[in-house]
Amino acid sequence: MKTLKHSRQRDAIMRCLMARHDHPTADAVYLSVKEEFPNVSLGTVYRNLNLLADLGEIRRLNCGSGPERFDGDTHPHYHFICRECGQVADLSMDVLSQMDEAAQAHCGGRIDSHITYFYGVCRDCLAASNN
Amino acid sequence: MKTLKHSRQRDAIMRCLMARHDHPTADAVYLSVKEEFPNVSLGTVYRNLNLLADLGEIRRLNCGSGPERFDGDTHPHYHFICRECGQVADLSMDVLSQMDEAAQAHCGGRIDSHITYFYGVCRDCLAASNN
DNA sequence: CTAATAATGATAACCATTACTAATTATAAT
DNA sequence: ATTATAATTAGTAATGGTTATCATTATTAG
Repeated sequence: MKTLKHSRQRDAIMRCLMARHDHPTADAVYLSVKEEFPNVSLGTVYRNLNLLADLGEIRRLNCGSGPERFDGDTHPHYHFICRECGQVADLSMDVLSQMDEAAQAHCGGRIDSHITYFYGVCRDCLAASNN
Repeated sequence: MKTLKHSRQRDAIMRCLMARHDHPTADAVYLSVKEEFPNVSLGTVYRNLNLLADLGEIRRLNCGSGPERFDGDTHPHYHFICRECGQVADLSMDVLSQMDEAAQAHCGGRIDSHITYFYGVCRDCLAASNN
């Protein structure tokens, strides 16, 4: 079997994700990590993001369109996406597990989780459109 | 401005989506339509799927990973994704608009909709794993 | 310290999707 | 009906995000 070996680049990628809360894309992580490791490869970033996600240490976000995003916060929580500026923000709202039970009643199989993205216009874009 | 002109290919694409309920990818639609129009172009399928989606006559589905899927049923409804076989099924469950209100309380901006995908194991895959 | 092997950087390949273009088709005007 | 106009198409090239390959480098076990 395959044992994990330590890597400075992976550390930096993990640190980057813990530090920022804007749910960056792989490319955004790449640019961040590049400041510390000027010749890190984009492939390395992708490889480690996938590894960390598979290990459950980070989360993948597919917020509709555009490239995949990543979240260093693995606690179950919802996300809000502004359809004006595209920002992805955390919602400090408990995940409603009763949704799963409600859906279970309409499903022949077994439901164990759900992913929800809320859409709308963020505070800043609201303010901007009121000018 | 740009007036819509009739097209047999677009009709066939629309008919395909109304007929099947497996939420096909663009490529799957392409294969279907190809039976009637042997030299339809994949680009035509993409162009029309996007047009129809923008007109609100069909829906785009981004179920996590893999290519985009399309749904001829525009009524608000939830989807279930089997993590074993990957099938995407409709759930005959009312959309909970109170979710939006609940989330609204945790958001500085305005929330007007949400998208939810339920995950689990479908009936068939459950049965298969019990062998 | 050395051997074994995981991880890297660089680059090519891949796949889904979009853009381009000349030829075709549908509609409107004559 | 004929023609003019503009949308649509098929075919193909290009794009963008992501993954695969591979020789080299870094990390760990013995």
